[in-house]
Amino acid sequence: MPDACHLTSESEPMQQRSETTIQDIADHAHVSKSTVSRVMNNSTSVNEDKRTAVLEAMKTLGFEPNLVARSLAGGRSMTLGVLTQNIGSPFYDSLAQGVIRGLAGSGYSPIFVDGQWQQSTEAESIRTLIGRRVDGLLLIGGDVPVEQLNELRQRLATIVVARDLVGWQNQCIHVDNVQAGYEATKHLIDFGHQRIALLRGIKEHPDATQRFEGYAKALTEAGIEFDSDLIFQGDFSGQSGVMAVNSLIARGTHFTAVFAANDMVAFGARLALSRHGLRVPDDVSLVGFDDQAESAFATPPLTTMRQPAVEMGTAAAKALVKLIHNEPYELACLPVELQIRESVARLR
Amino acid sequence: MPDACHLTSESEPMQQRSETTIQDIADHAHVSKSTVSRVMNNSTSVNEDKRTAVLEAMKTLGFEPNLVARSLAGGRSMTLGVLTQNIGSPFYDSLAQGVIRGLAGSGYSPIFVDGQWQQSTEAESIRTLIGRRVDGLLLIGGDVPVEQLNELRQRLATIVVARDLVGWQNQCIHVDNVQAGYEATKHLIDFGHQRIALLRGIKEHPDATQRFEGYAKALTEAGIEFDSDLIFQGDFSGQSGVMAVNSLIARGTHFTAVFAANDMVAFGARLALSRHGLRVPDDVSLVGFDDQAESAFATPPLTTMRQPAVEMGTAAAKALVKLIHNEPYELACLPVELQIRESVARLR
DNA sequence: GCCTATCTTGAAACCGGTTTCAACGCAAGT
DNA sequence: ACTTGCGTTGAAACCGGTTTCAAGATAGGC
Repeated sequence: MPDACHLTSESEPMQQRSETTIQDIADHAHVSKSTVSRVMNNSTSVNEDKRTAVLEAMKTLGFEPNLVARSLAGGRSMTLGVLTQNIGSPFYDSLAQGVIRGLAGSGYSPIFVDGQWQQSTEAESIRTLIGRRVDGLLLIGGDVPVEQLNELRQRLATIVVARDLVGWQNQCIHVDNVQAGYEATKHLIDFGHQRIALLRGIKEHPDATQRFEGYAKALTEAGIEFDSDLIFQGDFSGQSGVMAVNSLIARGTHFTAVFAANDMVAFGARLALSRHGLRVPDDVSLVGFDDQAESAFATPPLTTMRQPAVEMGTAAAKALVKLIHNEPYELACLPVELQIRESVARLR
Repeated sequence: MPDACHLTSESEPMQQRSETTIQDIADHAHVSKSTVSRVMNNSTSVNEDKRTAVLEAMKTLGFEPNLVARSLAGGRSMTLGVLTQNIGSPFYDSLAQGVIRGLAGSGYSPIFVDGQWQQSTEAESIRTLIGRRVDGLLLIGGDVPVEQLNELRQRLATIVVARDLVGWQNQCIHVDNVQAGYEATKHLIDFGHQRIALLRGIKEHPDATQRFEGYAKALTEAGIEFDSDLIFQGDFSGQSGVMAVNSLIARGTHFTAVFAANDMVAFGARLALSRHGLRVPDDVSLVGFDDQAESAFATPPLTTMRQPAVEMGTAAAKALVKLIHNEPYELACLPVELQIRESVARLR
C-alpha cells in the first residue's frame, strides 16, 4: 500500500478571487458595458476600432463570461435537464453517453438527475431541474404519469426517450419492443424451437411487458401452444438469469431455447446452463436483448436484439436542441435489429 | 413497423409563461421581498404570522425559486462540474454513476462534460464549467497537465478521480495500479504459471503503464525472466483481446496464462482462446481487471481485480461537497481486491 | 442646405434573487 | 423617564450580464 492514505483535509480556505466582469472589459477598452455585450453577441454592428479594442481587452484580462448572469438576464440558461434511471442496465448507461455526445459543441450543457425509476423521486428531480430553469428536458425511461408529462410539455421543451407515449410522436424516441420480442422469438421458431423459455424482466417494466407480448404473438402465429411454465418472472440482472435456469431445470420444465430479458440475463442463463452440463447452442439456444459491447465477445458470441442506445441518446439530444430553437427536425424511430451470432442452433 | 415514424416537428411555439417570483409571494403575503427571502433561507428570525403567511402564499402560488437568480446573487451556483472521459470503458461509466448517486440529496447538481481524453477538449470543457460558475470540479481521469491542475485548484474546489497526482493526497482518489498489477500477476505465479501474457491497454494510458510495472515487478520478484514476446500492446476493447491471442498464437509464443488489460479484453481473449480450442482455465488461465458486472456471469466466471468504481465515484462526490463547505473529510484510497473465481487453474 | 433614415453608442432598466443598512417597536436596566 | 439592546422589517444596493431607449453622428435624398 502506498503512503498517503486516509489523509484528512487541511481545511485550507478557498480564496474567492473575483473573476473579471464585463465592466472591467468596458473600462479597459474605454467603452460601455453595452458595447462589450454587443461585441460578445454580435447583436448590433459595432465600430471596428472599438470591436478590436474590446476583443483585445478580453484577451489580456482573460475574460470568461458569467453564464449564470447571462442566463438570468437572457432568460435562457443554455442548460438541459436529463432525467436518468439508475437501474444498472447498460442500455440506460449508453443512452446517457449518447446524450452527452450529442450535446457536445451545441453550447448546451446537460444537468443529470436520477429518478431511480420511482415516481416520487422523478417528480422531485424534475422540480429541481425546473428550479434551475433548464431550457429543455430529456427524460430517459421512467414512470412519470403521462398526464403530468402532457402538462410539463406545455411549459418546457421536452423529449422522452425509451418510452412509448401516445400523442408524443415527434417528441418521443423509442423502440418497438413488441416487434422486437416477436422477431427474437420468431428467429428461434424458424430454427425449429417450440419450447422457448422466456426470462422476463421486472414485472412492472413496460419493456418487459411489451417483449412478452411479442413473444406470445410469435408463438400464436406459429401455432405453438403457450405454456406458462416456460415463463420466468425476474429482473434485468445476471443473477436473475441463473435463477431462472435453475428454477426451470429444478421443476423439470423441458425447453430447447431461452429468450432472455437482456444480455446480462442471458449471461447468467448461459452460466447456469453450463453448470448443468448444457451447452450453448448445441443443447440450448439463447437469444439476448440490447447487444451490449460484451455480447460480441461472449463464448459463444451472443445472438441478440441490437438496441441502438448511443444513437438514440444522440438523436434525442440533437432533436431537443432543435425543438428549443423551434427548428424542424425528424425524430426517427430507430430499428432494433436481430444480431445473429452463434448462440442459436437449429433444433436437431 | 408501427405507424408514426419519421414525423416532422410541427414547430409549435413554446409559450414562455413567466414563473411566479419572490415579488409575487411578497405581494400576496403583504410583506417585502426581503422577508420572503428570509423565510426561504431561515437566515433571520421572522414573525411567526408573517412566516406562515409567506409559506401559505408559496404553496397556493406554486412557487419554485429561480436557482439561476439565486446563484447570481448568492455567488454559489450549487452546481458541480464533472469532466468525464468517453473511452467506452465500463469502469468510467460506473464512476459517473457513482458521482450521480453520491450527489443525490446534497442540493448540488452535476453538469457533465466530455473530455474525450484529449488535452484540448478537456481544457475547453473545463472553461465551459468555469463559465458556468460551478462551485466545484470533479475530474475523472484525463490528461490535463498537473501544472494546470495545480493552478485550477487555487480557484476552485477540485477533486481528481482515477489519477495519481503528487501533492494531491487529499483531493485525489485512485487505485494503486502498480500494486494491483503486481497482485494479479502474483496470483498467477502462485498457481505455477511462468509464461504469462500481458495484454496491455492503450499505450499512453497511465493505468496500463502502471499495471505493466506491477506485472514486471512480480516477475522479477519470482525470478522469472521477462519476455517481451509475451507483451501485447493493444487497447481496452474486446477486439483487442482477440487480436492479442491470435497474434500470440500465430507467432508461436508459448503461454499458459493471460493477464488482460481489463475485463472486456479478457472476454475477447477468452473467445479467441476458445476459437483455437484452448479451454479456460484448463489450458490457459485468465485474469481480468475491473470486475464489471458481466464478469461474475462469464463462463467460466472471471477471476479479476475488482475496482470499486461506483464507490469511488460516490466517495469523490461526497468529499467534494465537504471540501466546498470547508469541512474536514477523509478521502480513503479504496483497495483493489483480487476477486477469485474460476478462470485460473493450477498449472499441471 | 435642410430634412430624414440609418448606424453607433451609452445610460438605465431589468432579470430574480440575497444582503446590507437603517429604522422601528418594544422590553429590560438604572 | 431615558438609555440600551435586541428582534423585525422594508428600502435599496448588488450580483453580471442583456435589452430598450433615446441621443448623437453620419450619410443619402431632394
